[in-house]
Amino acid sequence: MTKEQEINLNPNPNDSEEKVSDQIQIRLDKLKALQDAGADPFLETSYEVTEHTAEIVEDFDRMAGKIVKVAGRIMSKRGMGKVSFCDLQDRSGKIQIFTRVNDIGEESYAKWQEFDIGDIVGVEGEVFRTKRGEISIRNSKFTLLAKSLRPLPEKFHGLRDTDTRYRKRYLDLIVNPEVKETFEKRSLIIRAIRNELEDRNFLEVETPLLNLIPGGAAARPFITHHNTLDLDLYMRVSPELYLKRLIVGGLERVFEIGRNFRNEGMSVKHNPEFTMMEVYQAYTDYHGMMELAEALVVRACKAVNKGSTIINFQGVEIDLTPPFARITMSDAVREHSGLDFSVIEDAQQAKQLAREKGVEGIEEHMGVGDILELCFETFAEPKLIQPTFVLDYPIEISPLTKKKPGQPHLTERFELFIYGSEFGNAYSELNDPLDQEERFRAQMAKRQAGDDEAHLQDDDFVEALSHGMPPTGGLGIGIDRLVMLLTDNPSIRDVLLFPTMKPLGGQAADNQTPSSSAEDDKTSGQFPTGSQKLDLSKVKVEPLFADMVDFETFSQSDFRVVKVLNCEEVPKSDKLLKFTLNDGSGTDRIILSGIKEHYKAEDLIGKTLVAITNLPVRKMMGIPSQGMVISAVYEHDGKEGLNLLILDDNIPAGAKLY
RNA sequence: GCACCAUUAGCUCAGCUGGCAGAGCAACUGACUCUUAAUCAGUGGGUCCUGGGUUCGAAUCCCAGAUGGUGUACCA
Repeated sequence: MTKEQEINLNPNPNDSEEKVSDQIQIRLDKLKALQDAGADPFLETSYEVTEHTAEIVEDFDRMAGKIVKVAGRIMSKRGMGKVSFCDLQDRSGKIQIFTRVNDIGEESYAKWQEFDIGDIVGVEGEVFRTKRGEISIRNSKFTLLAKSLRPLPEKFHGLRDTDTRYRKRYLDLIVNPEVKETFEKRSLIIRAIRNELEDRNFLEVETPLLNLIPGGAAARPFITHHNTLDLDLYMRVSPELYLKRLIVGGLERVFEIGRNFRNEGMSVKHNPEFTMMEVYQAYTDYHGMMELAEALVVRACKAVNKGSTIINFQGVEIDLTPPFARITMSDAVREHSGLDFSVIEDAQQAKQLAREKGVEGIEEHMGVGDILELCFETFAEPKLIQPTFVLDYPIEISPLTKKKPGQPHLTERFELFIYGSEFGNAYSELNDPLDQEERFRAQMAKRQAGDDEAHLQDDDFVEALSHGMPPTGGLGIGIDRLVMLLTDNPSIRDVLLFPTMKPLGGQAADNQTPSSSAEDDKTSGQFPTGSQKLDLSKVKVEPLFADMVDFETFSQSDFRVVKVLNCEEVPKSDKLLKFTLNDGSGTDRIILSGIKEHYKAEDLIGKTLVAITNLPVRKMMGIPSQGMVISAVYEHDGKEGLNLLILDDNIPAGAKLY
């Protein structure tokens, strides 16, 4: 028993040798003494609490003179010899306990004085006010309900280290009162949203977290496995397609508040699991959803902001009084950058204008819609501090949304932006099954071209739509971000009780099987693009260059045939493959190329490729890349297509291309 | 991957140009019958993240690494 305690209480579990801090040892000794005296606190099973501390403090006039029983944790002690004070903290707050030897006798007083900061006690006594005016309880009887065996963090500064606060949230909750307040508000916010939806006669439903096809959002899923069925399942990335099936089923108004899982990066705004509210309402459209979004945000805000719709977030005043501003995406871009997409004719022109404005991240394969979105993110999004609905998204990035009548490249979709961040996303839901099937096919093409975030085709969903879905508006609101906004917390980790954390030390490796099978599963089926039948009517290529290059200049570009000696994925990179090449010179050439989405590394070993070898060395992920391997790129149905040039193996390494 | 910052007692943190490892809280002993970051006197508590190096001497300077944070990048 004692030995186990010592091991478990070891402050540093990595030390196999026992080394218990003196403070812990002293508390263990006190516990042992109590147990030996037949007063084991851990044998206590209940305590009849009559009042919470805050009720006593707030309603002192009524409580004064009454005998109450409170229970909680000792937070601080102030001994005065034959009298002592301590603060007792319960769920509602704190109250001072006044203990006097005259009231309880020498023996009891000595026991009471043995208690430590952190111990859980029940105290019975009269409510009164001390000479200095502090509302207190005169301790007449007490029970130790649990012994604390470790010292609490410091009483004045609290627990500061953010990492420890997230990992040991219980300590954070004990010593940092504002943390408890944040999570109380989180509960109120969710309750307010639920109440508003119930007032509007919505039905709360639950749909599967384990999906065969993770649909409804462009995101990479987590993979898990069902043993009995021997079946890989995916954690849902969105409940959207299930909720719309329920609209087909005639439920008319449904919502779900629950966790989504996305296997993507983490940031101050992103946690791998996060809480979404999704709502679907038949017989309305995205205009209806704007009104609903306003109502939900306002109700949540008032619930935690003393009824006001004006908040302060990170020192900036934000007015959540409806109606929120409304602007189309292209108007927003024009307003904040001067670029007018309504007069832009093709992707080439869009790219050129965007480049002139200094937009980064432009890729050749992008269409007009992609460029518009990029410009929006660059110029407009950070400026949208006050709540703003941004309307009419490009069709390329909205595969579940109705087209805008008369403007088939746009969709009836909006996102709500506040403080430069996305808070909600809503559509006039696409209910045309034939159109939906086409959109899925376009997404699958994108996926087969290597975009593992593209939507997956869900035939069962299309079948559901083909039974007829009424015109429907759908809205999703990120609960965590809303809580951040309404509680003035800058990080999503501050509004999640237990945010996802990297394990400490080297324990990560122990749990992980080194198998690459998951990796294999993910990439298989995406390759190669060459085996996919392309609809040539949907292929677009870059216009030919008008400017001529003289032969002298051309021949200075050293294109060589190379053999792939080795090819491997660059660790931690989403895109890069690292090639080790024989270029005929006798020295290995290392080239990095961002085509992991299109090819599996091991499939390329031994292939004969073309590389340009006299480009300046460029570091990617810290690895110098000596040139580029050459691919054919084109656009297919708005998505990037890419084929590495693979040559006949009979061509020798180092052969120059003219 | 890169850049910057951090890592010193259970907690919060000082520690300058290299010279005995420090404070407050917490703990322990004692005093104190109305304190409230109680006070007063005393005591104990350290792998200065790890490993190298420079030096007569390193918490401090140099190199490498670990962990965490913040920012940034992943580009035919």
